[in-house]
Amino acid sequence: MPLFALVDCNNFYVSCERLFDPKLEGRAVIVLSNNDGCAVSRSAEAKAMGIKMGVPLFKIKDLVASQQVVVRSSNYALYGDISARVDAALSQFSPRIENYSIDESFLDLSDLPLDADPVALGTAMRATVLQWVGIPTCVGIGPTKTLAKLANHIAKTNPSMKGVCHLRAERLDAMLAAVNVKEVWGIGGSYLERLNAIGVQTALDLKRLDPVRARELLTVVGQRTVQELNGIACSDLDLHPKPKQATAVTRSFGKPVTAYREMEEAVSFYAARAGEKLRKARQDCGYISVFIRTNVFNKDPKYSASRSIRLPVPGNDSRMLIHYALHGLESIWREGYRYAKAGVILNELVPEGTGQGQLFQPAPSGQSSAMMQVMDQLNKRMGRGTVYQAVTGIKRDWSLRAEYRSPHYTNRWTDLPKVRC
DNA sequence: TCTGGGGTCCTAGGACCC
DNA sequence: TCTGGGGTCCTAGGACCC
Repeated sequence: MPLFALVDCNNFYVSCERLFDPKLEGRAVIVLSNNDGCAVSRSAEAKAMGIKMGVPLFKIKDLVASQQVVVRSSNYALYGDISARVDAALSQFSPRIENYSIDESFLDLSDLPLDADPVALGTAMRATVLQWVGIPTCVGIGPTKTLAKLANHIAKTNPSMKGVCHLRAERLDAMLAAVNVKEVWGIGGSYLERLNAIGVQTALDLKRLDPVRARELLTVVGQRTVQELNGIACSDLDLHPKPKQATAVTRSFGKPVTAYREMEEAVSFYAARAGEKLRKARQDCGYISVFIRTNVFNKDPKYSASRSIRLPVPGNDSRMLIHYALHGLESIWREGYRYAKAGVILNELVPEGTGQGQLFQPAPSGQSSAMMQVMDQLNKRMGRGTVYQAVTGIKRDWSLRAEYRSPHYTNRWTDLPKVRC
């Protein structure tokens, strides 16, 4: 019998911040998205105050001040390190483990002996991660990934379950009847509307929906979800993730950009950063897109445009990426707008050096990659941004805000926590 | 004043082929 | 008035996820 566990870290970013700053324990804490825009992780105390997922900081400013909510900018280097430690701890329990996202992992428990108690196992997982890494988790267990996800949600929202929920067949329908269909993995806002329109309100309603109907309404994706709710596994663990198909570097600006010169800097900077990511993954790209857009929320005049360009030869040299990104930018730039965001997206990624060039095009020169290697190594050793192309700018007025950043506890010597004893 | 970033998968529709 | 059928490939856009 197939059996999956989903281990999900509780308000992960907040828990990471607490790990190195125990004073935050028991207090309302939120972690903000890039650019200090929205609350993307909230402690239980912050949730209890009514702070919603994704709410912009400026809308809760008064609450934050009056209730002394602790605010942190996001620190992804820290969270990535802690995530790796959680996975290392979990790998004790099954050799088949899928690191699904920064704060969630699926484990295959199919080989569990028949007399073993899945709930006891889940409890042991929680205890191990808490003791070894210091991060609280919840564990959901079920015969498909969709049911394991749902079990996790039930464990998180019912304190009486002590953080572990196993959806066994006898109790399945009764438990699904108590869960809103919007909590099911794969049901977002648009699908929810369509389902509500035909009277599907709970996870149980969705389980009982005719799969053909589900397909008409929600494409093959929804049909699979219905089958998974019925215990038919449509998706196995992804143990060997395929190389990425696309990579992107996009940012909102710290303040609006109106000058072409500044936009050139930003786009060059993103293209260079995208090139670094590509070289790290030992990939080339064949297709580059650049986009710019004005603020979608305020009353500024709207403009949004993108341009995609096929590269003559797939590659990952930052100078080449900058060249084509700027070429694209030139063709979409309109004077007179207040731009809020821009980005560079690389598509058609292939292993480095294997891309098919065009006839009569010279092969990329070896010098190019040697130069990029030197740059990457310097930046790795001395810190990101030590050397860069001049076109990516020196002042960078447009760059991100991060006013509440915690120290780089795990990856900067000067920021290591100090212990007195 | 201030509203994230980075991915995947699926489908529709156009271009093109025989 | 009538104007094939079936296939592939590509891209844009919509939907979802964390």
